[in-house]
Amino acid sequence: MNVQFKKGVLELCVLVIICRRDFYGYELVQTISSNIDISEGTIYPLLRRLTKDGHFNTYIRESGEGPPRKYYQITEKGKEYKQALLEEWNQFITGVNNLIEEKDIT
Amino acid sequence: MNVQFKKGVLELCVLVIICRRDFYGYELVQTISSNIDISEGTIYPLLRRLTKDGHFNTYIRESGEGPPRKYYQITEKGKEYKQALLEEWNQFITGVNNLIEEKDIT
DNA sequence: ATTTACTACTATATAATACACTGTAATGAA
DNA sequence: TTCATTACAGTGTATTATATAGTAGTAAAT
Repeated sequence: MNVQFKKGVLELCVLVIICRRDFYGYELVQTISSNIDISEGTIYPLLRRLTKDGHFNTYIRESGEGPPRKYYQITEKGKEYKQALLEEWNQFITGVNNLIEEKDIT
Repeated sequence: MNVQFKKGVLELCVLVIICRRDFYGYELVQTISSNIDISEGTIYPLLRRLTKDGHFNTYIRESGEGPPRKYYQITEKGKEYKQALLEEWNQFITGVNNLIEEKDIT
């Protein structure tokens, strides 16, 4: 898959998903990679950055089947950011589609 | 607009547009920037790279209202590349939409 | 005891776009 | 005639998100 397509969108995906409920990192990786080709080394730094910027809070829970899990919970700031990003994304996709989908007589 | 969204897609847009007919650089910038926020300094290097990789041929024409124009014409290789990129893009968008559009109870 | 699955994390490299330029040609206004 | 403006082509450096390729540690199964 084209590496460049993913730039920026992954952040939006992470925000949207964690906005629905709390996720721990590994779980998030599984969820996203079932739709998009990504690896853990891509998600963890992203979570770290978003947490550092106040978009997530975190807490630890025992798992019973492995090491303790670190859950990410979206903050108000995170929700606002998600909403803004989502709107930008929709506008962007609209623009791209306008360019790409004008009758291509190939 | 989020800078990162554009990564990689601009290349696809340029290929798709020039596949329809020959464009000169400045004209292409006008066309794309009416839908997406970009500047000349972004498009010219892209055209240069795609030409260097054999996806475009170029030729010069006088314009009558400014300096001569450099037209870009897509090659067979460019058409194939465009088609492959387009399919990847559609798959990618499908994956993103699956992640993003699952009922968001906000 | 060893392997396997689960979980968290990080350093370095890659690569596309942004920004801020340089420079030329034609045109119209002063 | 000179100057400003628009049309047009091009480039160097900085930024930044993701890929790659790891490290490391826990719990359960064999």
